[in-house]
Order: sequence, then structure tokens, then C-alpha cells
Amino acid sequence: MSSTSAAPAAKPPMREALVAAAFQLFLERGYEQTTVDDIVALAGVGRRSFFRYFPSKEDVVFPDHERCLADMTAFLATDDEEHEPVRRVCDAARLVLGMYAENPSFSVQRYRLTKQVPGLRAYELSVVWRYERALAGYLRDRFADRPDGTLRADVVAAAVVAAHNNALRSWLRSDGLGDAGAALDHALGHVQKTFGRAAGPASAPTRIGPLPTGRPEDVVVLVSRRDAPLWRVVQELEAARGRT
Amino acid sequence: MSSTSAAPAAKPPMREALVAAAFQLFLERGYEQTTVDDIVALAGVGRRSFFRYFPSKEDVVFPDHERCLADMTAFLATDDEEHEPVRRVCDAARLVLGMYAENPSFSVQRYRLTKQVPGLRAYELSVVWRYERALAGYLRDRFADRPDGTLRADVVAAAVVAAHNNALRSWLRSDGLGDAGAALDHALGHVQKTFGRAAGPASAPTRIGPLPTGRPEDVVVLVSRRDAPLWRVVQELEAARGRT
DNA sequence: GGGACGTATGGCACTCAGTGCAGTCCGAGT
DNA sequence: ACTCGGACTGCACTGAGTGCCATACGTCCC
Repeated sequence: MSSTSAAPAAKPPMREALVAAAFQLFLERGYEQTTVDDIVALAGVGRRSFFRYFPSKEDVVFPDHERCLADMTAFLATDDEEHEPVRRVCDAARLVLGMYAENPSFSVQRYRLTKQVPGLRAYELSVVWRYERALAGYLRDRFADRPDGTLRADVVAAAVVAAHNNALRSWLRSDGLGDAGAALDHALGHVQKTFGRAAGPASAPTRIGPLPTGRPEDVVVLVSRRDAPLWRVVQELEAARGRT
Repeated sequence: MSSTSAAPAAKPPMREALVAAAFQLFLERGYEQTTVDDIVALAGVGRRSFFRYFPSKEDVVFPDHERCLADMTAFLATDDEEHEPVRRVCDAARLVLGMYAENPSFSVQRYRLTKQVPGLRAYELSVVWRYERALAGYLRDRFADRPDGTLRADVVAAAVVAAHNNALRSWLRSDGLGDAGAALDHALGHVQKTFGRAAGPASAPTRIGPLPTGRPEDVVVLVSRRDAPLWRVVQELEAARGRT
């Protein structure tokens, strides 16, 4: 009972051997030109063992996403409600980028593979989708009381993921040389500026507020939008004045 | 030369027959429990013909997405630069919903399938991804001069897709009974309010005088007096809003 | 009418991913 | 030494997807 149940400290070397053999072959002759038999032959293990460590051939390309997804779920679960929600999901996205930044060369190699193999691109999309649903689930929970809570949660989660991917891909295209963290901070900064803090940025300008009382000759300033009912009323008033 | 080159008017019935046979079997015994041999046996055609019409078993579930994607690409390509970009991609999203709304029952059946078959979900993600890239490509072009153009384009495209999916899924969950268009307009309205015309320089407050034209989402400032007709209209609007 | 031709279809054999099952090997506990 | 459990291997099987060739049908041309 020493190290098997508590922590996965004793990692089987076979898993790493399979990943290494797979990437060697993928890089030298391409993903689709490499069969699972080739991989297990190079790694010197039985074919059946491959599928015990990786449910599919595609999984060997993303060996650590499952762990990262679990980390993110745990990160969002341990929330003391003290954090601003948008800020919180941005931090969760930083967690993912951290995983990529752990092995820059590996991430760059994988990026080149996924860029040109449709099957791998589809697989990556389903992984990203699970990240996005985790973020959206957290936000739906935090926005439960707001009017369009689930809609807003979905949109914010999608925006965070898009910003993350934008920064990540530009870093990967630079062969992992640039500052990934800075690029991500910049991208997420935009998202936080648009969504962070307060309810809808749209409701603020249209809101007129509690009607104050005062002298009839007081001058009042109204803020409206051209698509708000108030503006249409103004147009009618103006049209009526033009006719007289 | 009559109808083969101009328009795809003479659609082969085999394609429809395969789709019908496939869905019949998918619904009565499940997607993974149905083999391609089962489908072609029911349709009474050869196995090889199936793969001539559908590159993979998954494609038979989404028979019209390829056409819809082409429509969207064409819609975005024929842009006279007169439209507001965010508004334009929202309209493109409405195009996609239109395809779903053409066959409500078919869309609902497909939704139930994709919801519970991981392989189909992954396929759908890759389709949605292509829509999103089409939108983002258009926006990247329109935002080319802005400072963070590509980032903004990616985020807006993701937000539009998320809003579209939110509305679409809630409509599908209602078994296609609700008003899909209204739900989508509501969702996209949020996105347009957050992103539409936000980066432009704040315009100076407009005096009422001669009514200026402008974009619907512009913020306008009105100056009035408490004894003027405008203020009384505002009071009525507020009272009406308080009642609802 | 008959032959040449392009196209749509069917049949067959093949590769390869993925699974189920049975057997083997090895280390730990008693 | 015996056993028990887990890791590993081999083998046979299903099913998706592909390449190749044969066949049928309509068309055009002579």
C-alpha cells in the first residue's frame, strides 16, 4: 500500500517509452504513415499494451491533457467565492498554458503535427471543448442569479478559450521562444476588460435611473442609445416638431 | 449539358436513401450498434456506394453542413464593406441556424444522437470549428488595421459561435417547438452590445437639433428640461418599465 | 443499329484501429 | 512452496475505410 494508492509517484516507464517511440516515428514519417504496430515494435512491447495505456492512437499525442483537465477541475472546485468569476477562469486558463510551457519543444512538435493531421485536430478540438465546458460550468454556477446567466457564462468561457488559444498559437508559431505568459496576460487582459466587473456593459448607458424630483426648469441630461426606445421617441418628437 | 453543370438540381436519390436508412437504424438501435453494412443492406445498395457519398460513417449524420459552410463562406465573401463587421458575422450565424430550422424534427433527432455519442460530438466540434474559423478569418480581415486585430477577431468569432450554440441548443432541447430565431436574436444581441462598435473613439455628445444618422448602437446624450415634452415621455417610459 | 465512351454502381480483397479472451510472467504476502 | 493479483503478451475477431476491377446504363458519334 506504499505508493500505489496514495499518489501516482511510480509512473510506469512503458508509458514514456511508448510516447517517445511514437513521436520519433511520427516526426520521421508522419502520423498516418505510422501504424500502432510500428510503435510497439520500436518500443519493444506488445501491441495490446499500447491500448492499455492509450485508449486510441490519438491519445498518445496528448499524454498529459487528462491530468491537466483534472487539475483545472480541481482548481475551479476549490473556490472560496471570494474571487471575481472572470478573473478566476482566466487563472484557470493560465493553468493550461503552464502545461504547454513545461515542455516547449514537445509542445511545438505536437503543434506541427496537429496542424496538418485532420484527425489530430479533431481530437484537440474535443479536448479544448472539455476545458471550455469546465469553465462554462463554473461560470454558470457563479452567474446563476443573473438574468442571462448561462448565456453569459458560455460566451465568457468561449472568449477566454479563444484568447488563450490565440496567445498559445502565436507562442507555438514562434517555436516556443517568446514569452508565453506575457502573451497570455495581454490576451486575457482584453477579455477581462470586456467582461470583468459588473453586469452588462450594455445596460448601464440605457439605464435612466431613479427619476429625481426637482424644479421644472431644471436641465436634465439623458443618456440613451440609438436602438433604445427612448431614442425612437425623440425621433418622433422631432418629426412632429418639424411638421409644425 | 442541361442540368449537370449549372445547378445541382438532379440530386441522386441514393444519398437521401442512405441518410434515411441510416437514421432509421441509428434511432432504433443506436449509432455504434449500427454498422455500415446494416445501412447499405437496408438501403439496398452496395457497401462501396456508401463511402462514395459519405467519406465516413459520421458524415451521414451531418449531410448538409458542407453546403451550409459553403453558403456562409460565400455570404462573407460578398461583402461590400458597408456593413458593421460584428453585425455581419451575427447575420452569418443566423444563416447556420436557418439550416437547422429547415428540418426541426431532423435536427432534434440528430441532436439527441450527437449528445450521447462521443464520436459524433467530436465530429460536430470540428464542423463548428470550421464555421468559427470562417467568421474569424472574415473579422481578421476587417480588423487588420486595429492594434489587436487578430485577437479581437478570434474572441468575437468565439463569442458569436458560443451565443449561437447557446440559443440553438436551448431550442433543440425544446424539441424544436420554441422560436429559434427569437432566441438567437436575443443571444446575438448580447454579443453585439458587448463588441459592436466598442473600439471607436467616443463621439462628442450630440445636441438634438437636426437628427443625425448613425449606427444603432451609438450612445447618444440628450439634454432636456423637466418642463419639456421629452422629460414627460421619459417618465412614462420609466413608469411602464416599472410595471413590467 | 452498333460501337466507343464516361459515369454510376457493385463486388472483392486488403490495411489498420480497436476489443475480448486466454495464457504467461513476476513479485508479494502467508 | 503455494497462491494470489497485477502487468504483460499473443491471438483471433469486428468494423471502418480504401484501391482495384468488373459491370450496367445512358449518351454521343458514326
